[in-house]
Amino acid sequence: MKLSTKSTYGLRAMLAIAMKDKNTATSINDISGAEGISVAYLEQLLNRLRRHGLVESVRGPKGGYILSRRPSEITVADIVKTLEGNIYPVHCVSPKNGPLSACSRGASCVPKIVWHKLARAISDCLESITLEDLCAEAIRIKRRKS
Amino acid sequence: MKLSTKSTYGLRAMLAIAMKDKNTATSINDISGAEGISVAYLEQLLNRLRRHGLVESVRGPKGGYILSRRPSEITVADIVKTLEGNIYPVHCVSPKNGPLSACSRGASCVPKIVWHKLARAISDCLESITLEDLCAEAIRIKRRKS
DNA sequence: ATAATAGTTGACAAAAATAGTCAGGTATGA
DNA sequence: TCATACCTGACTATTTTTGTCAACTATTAT
Ligand code: FES
Ligand code: FES
Repeated sequence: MKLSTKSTYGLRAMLAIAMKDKNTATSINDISGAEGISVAYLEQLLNRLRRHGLVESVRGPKGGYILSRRPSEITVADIVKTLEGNIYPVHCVSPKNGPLSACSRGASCVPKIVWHKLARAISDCLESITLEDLCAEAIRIKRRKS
Repeated sequence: MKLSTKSTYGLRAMLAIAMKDKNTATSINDISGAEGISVAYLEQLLNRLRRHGLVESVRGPKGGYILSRRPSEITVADIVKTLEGNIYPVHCVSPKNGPLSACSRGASCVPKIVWHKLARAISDCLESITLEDLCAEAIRIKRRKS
């Protein structure tokens, strides 16, 4: 029931990108320095986020990554789904397995009720938080310090 | 973000025990037959559940396991916590790490807000479902079939 | 042009967690 | 006293996680 570092690092990276002006790209090197995450690992993560359409890359000097949508249109669920592969606590309740019935014990599996509720709770929670929300919070904290 | 088989098997085992009369013990062999889970693995899981006080064991012939509390007093959260070790999606928000501040990036870590909300959502969901609820559902399904 | 910057890609590898297995032991009731 | 069934700890194979690395491509400033 643990989230991997991919998600926690990925969210931190996305927040770092979101905190900058919309038309200035943030390089992996900058993120690595600010967040203390290795360059090589960040490459892997941001590449994946790009292939899933969450960020766009700008190559060459002064290049880096920018969000491909507005911060208010990117949820934490988007990021976690991209980096973990999916968001489901047990494979049984993944939509790939059909609406309700594809897993080994069929539709009458009682525990499945639990896993469905849990999947919904997790999904609702992560979809309710956008990068915009987190940016706002980050600015609030920064202001409080000064 | 996956639950291990420990939890899914464990919940099925607990439900099997709960479905029987309060004073007839359910043996590992019975559960193994009914649920298709290996005896050796079930031993490991039920032992753990016993050490955490969720079930009691009855040794000797006609022995097995019984719930140590009423089904209405055992939540899915109890079972998952016992078998996974804890219920927190990232180690940062575990109570072991102090109220809010023990993880590496301190109290001002913005993503922490997300993980706290998520931990709460998961906890609320799993604590809201008891074995009694699942027994009731199992009986309802059984009745519908006949 | 070309050098410096920065993203792109795929393969590789160590370490940890998961999902079990197994052997030998102990308690209890018929 | 024997069959049943729990108890315990150690062990192992597999998979996932957490990265690293090398070689390549695109862009811009000079
Ligand atoms: S077997 Fe898939 S949820 Fe029960
Ligand atoms: S470092 Fe612990 S939540 Fe951010």
